[in-house]
Amino acid sequence: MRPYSQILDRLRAVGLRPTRQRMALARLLFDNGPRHVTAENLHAEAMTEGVRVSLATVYNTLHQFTEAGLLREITVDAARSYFDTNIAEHHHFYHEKSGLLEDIAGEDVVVSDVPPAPPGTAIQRIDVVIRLTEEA
Amino acid sequence: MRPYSQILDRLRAVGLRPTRQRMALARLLFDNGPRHVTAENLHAEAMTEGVRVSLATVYNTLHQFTEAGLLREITVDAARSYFDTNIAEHHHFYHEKSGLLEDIAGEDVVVSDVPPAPPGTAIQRIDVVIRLTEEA
DNA sequence: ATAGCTGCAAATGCTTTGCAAGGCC
DNA sequence: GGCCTTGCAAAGCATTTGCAGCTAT
Repeated sequence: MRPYSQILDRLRAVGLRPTRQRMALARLLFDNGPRHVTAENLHAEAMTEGVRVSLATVYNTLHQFTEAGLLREITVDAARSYFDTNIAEHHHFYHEKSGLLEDIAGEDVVVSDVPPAPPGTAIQRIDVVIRLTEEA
Repeated sequence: MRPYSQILDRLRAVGLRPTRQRMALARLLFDNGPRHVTAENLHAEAMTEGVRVSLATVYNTLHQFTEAGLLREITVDAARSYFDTNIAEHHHFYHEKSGLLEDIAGEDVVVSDVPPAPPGTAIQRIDVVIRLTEEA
C-alpha cells in the first residue's frame, strides 16, 4: 500500500486536515487504481473495512476532494452522483442497466468541430457518455 | 397554433389517450419550437396558462412521452431531469450556473474514434455535454 | 486554545406511489 | 360499463444542513 506519508502530504497540499476519516477514505479511493464510486458505495466499503465514518462525512469528503481537484464528479444518472478517481481527460461507457461506469482512454474518443462557446461563456469541460444496453 | 387534430393524432399514434391534460401539455411542448423543460418548469408554465394539471401528472406525462419517443431525457445535473423536444441527433451546451440547456446542431459536434462497445453490449446513444462557465 | 471536522438526526428537494374519484372509448 | 387517467397527499431517496462535541495544529 502507498506509504501513509504520501496520502498525508497529498491532503495537506490541498489544504485539508489529514483527519482519520479523510485519510481512510483517501486510501480506499487512491490505493486501488482508477475507480468510480458513489457515496453510498464508498460508505459501505468503509464499513466493511472496519473504518468508522458517517455517510454525511463521506459526502462532505467526496465534495471536498472534488473541489480540491483530487476527484471528478460524473453525472450520468439523475438518481446518484459518481465520483471518478481518474482526473485525466477521458470519457465513459455507462451501462444503464447495471449502473456500471467504465473509463474510455482519453485518446479513444475524439470530439471535433466543436462550435465556439456562446458569448460571455467559456468551455469548462466536455463530457462524452456512451450509453450501453444489453446486446440486441 | 398547430391544429388540434394533429396533436390528437400524434397521441393516438403512440397509444396514449388524448386526455385534456396530455393534450394541453403536448401543445405547450410541441407548439413552440425545440425546447428543454423540467417537470417543475412545465408545471409552472401550465399553471400560468391556466391549465389545471397536477405535478404528478406532469411527471407521468413526461415519462410516457419519453417512452413513446416524443421526447428525449437529458441528464446533466443530478438535481433535476430535463426533457428535450428535439429528438433528432444533437448535443448540448450546459450553463452550470443558470441551469440553462442549449442545443448544438447535430453536425456541429463530431465524435470519432469511438471504441467498440464492450462484449455483450450495444451502443444505445452517445451524449456530448459541453459544460460552460461564465467567461473567465 | 481555536478553527476546523465529524456525527447524528432532522430537513430538503425532486420524484414516485397508493388509492379513490373522474373521464375516454 | 370498464379500463385508463388524474389528483392529492403521503412516501421515498439521495443528498444537505444545523449544531453540539471532538480533534488537529
